[in-house]
Amino acid sequence: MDEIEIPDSIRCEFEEKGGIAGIMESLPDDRKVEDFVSVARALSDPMRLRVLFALSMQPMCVCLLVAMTGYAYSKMSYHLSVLKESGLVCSRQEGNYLIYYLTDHGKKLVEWIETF
Amino acid sequence: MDEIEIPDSIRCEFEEKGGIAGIMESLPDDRKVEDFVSVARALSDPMRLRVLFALSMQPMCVCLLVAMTGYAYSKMSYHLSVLKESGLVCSRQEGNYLIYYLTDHGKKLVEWIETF
DNA sequence: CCAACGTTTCAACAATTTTTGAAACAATAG
DNA sequence: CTATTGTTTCAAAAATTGTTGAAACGTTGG
Repeated sequence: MDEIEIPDSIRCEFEEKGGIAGIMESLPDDRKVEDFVSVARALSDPMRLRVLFALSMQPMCVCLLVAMTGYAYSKMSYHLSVLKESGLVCSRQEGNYLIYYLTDHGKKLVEWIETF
Repeated sequence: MDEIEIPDSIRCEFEEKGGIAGIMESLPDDRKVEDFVSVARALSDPMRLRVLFALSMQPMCVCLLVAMTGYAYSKMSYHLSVLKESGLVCSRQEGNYLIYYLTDHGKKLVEWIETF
């Protein structure tokens, strides 16, 4: 197997690690990768990141987030759905209002980002 | 200012925090947001995440990453450039080979992801 | 019941990101 | 110098993501 030419400076270390197969086995499994990627995607937009931080200060209805950002409802709704699908936020209904707030996962993540 | 209707359950806490203006002031500044978003974008692809982890095990030439992933050179090169632009990896030339490895920032990030 | 309000959904469109394959480049070997 | 090898760059095409405005939905108040 593993019959590629690679420079000496990495060959030895590489073979000790079991070559391609060895390295690939030590990689995080697909589920972990997909979960993390979904979170990373959710965080990869400036406004979504700000919304996440705003919600870490307190739960908010959509109208508040709309007022804060100047976004249209439909736009905010889209971004909230991305955050929701990644498991970082969830919502509860209160009368006419939908109140968004961080999940435990979301809270942990914000703390974690703050130490970064 | 702040003349929007918001539900009672959040109004009080919201006003204590200084309303919209107060919340917005406590948000991370634009530079921090942009930096973090650039890293999040780099991590928001499964193969880039795997490459990052692979490089955390040892430096590798592009040909090794190509062999590991089955990607075309040009494709791998593109993804490496995304990782490079976000400051997570860098490269050194060794003869004909380009060896990619994690920056300090990249190493710190991988450790940080592992605790997640 | 009806009207108003806060919100989501949808489809068309725009913008951005990713993939592809060919061509270019830089370093080495002959 | 030429040929080869490892890699990047580029432009065109494909895929994905984000935006927009209108319509629909669910809840409340009259």
